[in-house]
Amino acid sequence: MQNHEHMFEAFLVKKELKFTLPRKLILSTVFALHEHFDAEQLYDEVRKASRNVSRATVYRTIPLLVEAGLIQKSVRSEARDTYEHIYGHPRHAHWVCRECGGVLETDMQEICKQLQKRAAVQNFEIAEISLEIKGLCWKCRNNATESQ
Amino acid sequence: MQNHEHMFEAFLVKKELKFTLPRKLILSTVFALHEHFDAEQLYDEVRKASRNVSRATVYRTIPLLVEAGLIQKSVRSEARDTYEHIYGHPRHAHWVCRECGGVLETDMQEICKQLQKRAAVQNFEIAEISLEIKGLCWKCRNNATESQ
DNA sequence: CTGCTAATTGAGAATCATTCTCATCAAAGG
DNA sequence: CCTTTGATGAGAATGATTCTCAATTAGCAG
Ligand SMILES: [Mn+2]
Ligand SMILES: [Mn+2]
Ligand SMILES: [Zn+2]
Ligand SMILES: [Zn+2]
Repeated sequence: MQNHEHMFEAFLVKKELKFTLPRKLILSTVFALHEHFDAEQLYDEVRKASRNVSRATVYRTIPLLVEAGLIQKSVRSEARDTYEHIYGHPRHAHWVCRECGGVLETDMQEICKQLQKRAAVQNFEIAEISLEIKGLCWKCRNNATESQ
Repeated sequence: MQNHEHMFEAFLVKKELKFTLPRKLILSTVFALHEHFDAEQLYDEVRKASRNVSRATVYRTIPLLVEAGLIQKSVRSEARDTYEHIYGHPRHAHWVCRECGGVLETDMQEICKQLQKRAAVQNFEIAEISLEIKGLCWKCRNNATESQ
């Protein structure tokens, strides 16, 4: 049993919820994925493992995983909400190109430390940090310059 | 004529779009509001000034204002997208309490400088920065402790 | 193992923010 | 004034997410 399974189970127990088969399947699928995903993609993946899991259960499990601190919302912009697992992954910023939609990730440890300090002062308990920078990537900047 | 009006007009001219009456009204309403707003709230406000502006035009104008760099998406989480005007306002982080929904804003100048440096290295042109921290505010932490 | 109870689930309907359609209107230049 | 073309209003369409409710399952007691 993987560590994230223990964490999710502990979370569910504390909330007096059950660690059911659909929830186990959804959890392991989330941690088998290594990219940003939306509910529909997760649903498709889960269905490959078992056809007996409904879309509703996927949608219902996502907020539980967020509350448990295992995943969080990732880049926004598109219609669908996207997520990424955070357990075992260092926090990172997302640089989103408005032109090509490309997403670059960069380290965010330093900024997190600063925010933790400020959180201590404010007596705020941080659960989730998201830093998103939008603009033009170098590729699209070059294209824009050339075409003038 | 206010400065943000010049900016929007310049933006529209460059894109060969017209600075029409509905667009003027929406723009001035946006800058008369001093809180985060969603499309529906903006629509309601605009309608107080004129009943001849449609919801569709409000929705169509919002992305123009974003592209012009006058507003940007603000705290997410709720169903509706929220926005805030950024022209003339220093960049700030949003601390959102998951319990009470309260939003605290803090300065972000320092972090912005760091990001600008990194942007220069990456040759990325920044248009928009959003930093959102979710967790528990001091009030809700106290409540949680008391009720144990 | 068997029955009991409450939580969970699957399937599909409902919701509702946002986008789209298209007939009408208005800006800008002559 | 015209004319041309983009902009607009009203409401329909879309589509991600949430909700409903009957059927199923987990966890527990006997
Ligand atoms: Mn990421
Ligand atoms: Mn703000
Ligand atoms: Zn790009
Ligand atoms: Zn709070």
